[in-house]
Amino acid sequence: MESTMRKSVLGGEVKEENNAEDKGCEKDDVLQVGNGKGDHGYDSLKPSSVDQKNLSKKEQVSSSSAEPDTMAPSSTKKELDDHQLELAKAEMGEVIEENQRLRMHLDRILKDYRNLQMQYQDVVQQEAAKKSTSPVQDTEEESAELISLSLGMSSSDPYIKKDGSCKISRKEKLDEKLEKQGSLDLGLDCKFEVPPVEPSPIGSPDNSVEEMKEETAGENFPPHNMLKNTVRNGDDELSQQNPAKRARVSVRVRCDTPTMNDGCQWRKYGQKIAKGNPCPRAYYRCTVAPSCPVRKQVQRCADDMSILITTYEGTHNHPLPVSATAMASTTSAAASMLMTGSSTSGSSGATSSSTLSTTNSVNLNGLNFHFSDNSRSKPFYLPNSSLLSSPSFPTITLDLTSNSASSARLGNFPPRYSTTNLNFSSLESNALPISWSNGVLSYGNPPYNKNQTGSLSFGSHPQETLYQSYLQKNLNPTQQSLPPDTIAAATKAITSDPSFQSALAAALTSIIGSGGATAITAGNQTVGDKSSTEPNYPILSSFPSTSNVNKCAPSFMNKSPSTSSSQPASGLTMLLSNSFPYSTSKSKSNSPGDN
DNA sequence: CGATTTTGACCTGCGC
DNA sequence: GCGCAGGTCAAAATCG
Repeated sequence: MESTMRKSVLGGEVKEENNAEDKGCEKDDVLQVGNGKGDHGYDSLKPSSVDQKNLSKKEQVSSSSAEPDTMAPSSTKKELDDHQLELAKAEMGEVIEENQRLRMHLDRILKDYRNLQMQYQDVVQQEAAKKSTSPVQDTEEESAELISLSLGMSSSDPYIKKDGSCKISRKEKLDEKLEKQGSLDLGLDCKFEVPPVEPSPIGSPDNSVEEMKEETAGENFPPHNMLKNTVRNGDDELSQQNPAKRARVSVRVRCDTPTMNDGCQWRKYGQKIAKGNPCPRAYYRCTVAPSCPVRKQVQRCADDMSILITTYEGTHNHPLPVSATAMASTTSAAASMLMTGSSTSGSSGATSSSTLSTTNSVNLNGLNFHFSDNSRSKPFYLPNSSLLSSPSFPTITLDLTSNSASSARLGNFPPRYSTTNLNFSSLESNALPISWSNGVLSYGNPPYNKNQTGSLSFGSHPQETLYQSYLQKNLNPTQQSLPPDTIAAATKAITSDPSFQSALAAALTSIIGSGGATAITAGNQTVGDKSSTEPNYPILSSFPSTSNVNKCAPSFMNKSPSTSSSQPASGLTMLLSNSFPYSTSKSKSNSPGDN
């Protein structure tokens, strides 16, 4: 009885997984997988029906042996067992073969995808060349290209022209870069392309990436002994003339622990009660390197004490611990997006942040993105926090909370606020639907707004919309609703993109923090081994685990994976698990924070 | 004993 | 110029 139930349940899961897994493959494969061999899964690591059969047989045997032995002599039983064993072995072999076949299919699809991608890029280039005669329109359209999830990559990527046109396949080049470097360029490493309109007395005329990076590290955030003498003046100039360097990334996370474990080492250097929020604001300085200028502020949301708001500022000037790279890259990407948006999406079409005078709003998943003039805007105070109350620092908010109300609240700020909100909220759903479009990684909530040009969103939603953004942009821009087959096919293509994998892994890692213990999902089934005090994260990749108790993850990660069975198994597990060779690392200090 | 946290004082910018 | 608020400093306290 029990075994039967288990069998059917497992079979159901496997079936579902196969369906999702193989939508992009030939139907023959699906039939083969499920044909005649029970419900064994795609992955040989998963409990297969073979095991279940053995289980059932064993139970039958044991139960029969418990009863009066009227069945068969022991020798016959032994033969039966051997026979079953051989059968099981044979089936296992078939499963393995099947697995290999499917992998081959996957490789083939991957290749096809790359070919298609190259063709698409060619078309894009041709169109861009044609449209070069209408600069205004170009600027608007290409700005969308610029606001991208760079995940640590410079937005002033050499492969992107300054006029915004896509020189060559950025994705391809990104892939090449990744392959060469073996990893992302990580860190709170916001390299922005802010064309110098006004000559800067302190910066280099051309704001080259490296120089900007060094500037940001050296001038903007000098070591303490220099702060008093240098920063006061230097900051003012910087903030006025190159606000990009002061971009902040605020992360809202539902978290019960004092601080969010982002993998970095922080030292608290101050605490203050800010107006409008009874919760003290704690100031931390990065201590990974003595001269690291990165700082962060941690404060609880006044309205919802369970929400922790962490604001990062500055650029790490040192190699980051592996466990810290994810958050750093994500915040970097967010900051990059913010700054790129600020510098390219102004209503006037101006490319200089210093010339921005109006706000450009972008709606994503029901949220509004506000790219506004930061240098002249008034200080603002969030209803729930004053943490972002900086008149001169453009701030981007990554909302990882599940509180849709708070998200909406953030998203509905008047445009004058220099805040950009990214909604990572998910929450009512366990799924991590994914869409990847034109540099946009979205776990987004439909309706996917076509206006969005740069986003990193984690939200709740029907999986039907997962790939719309990609498909809209890359496959059929005019088609709003797509056949499941097309979506599934795109799934394969999208998820096999190394850059996507990396970005996704980074983003996901950042969400669960470095404390997200190894949680590998086989399909939707989390098989990560975690203690009872730690939630099982329905994450599709391997992440570092730490023993630091100061870990924190968004609440939506606490959902039981068992409830996510209705979500598609996109096959990301296998793909992603190879993307980030994380190693376990422990944060030396993760600052207890605000008391 | 070194590293980290706490906490009151101080500095700076901004609005009135 | 004054007051307020955000941010930082640095000595004392605490921790491992």
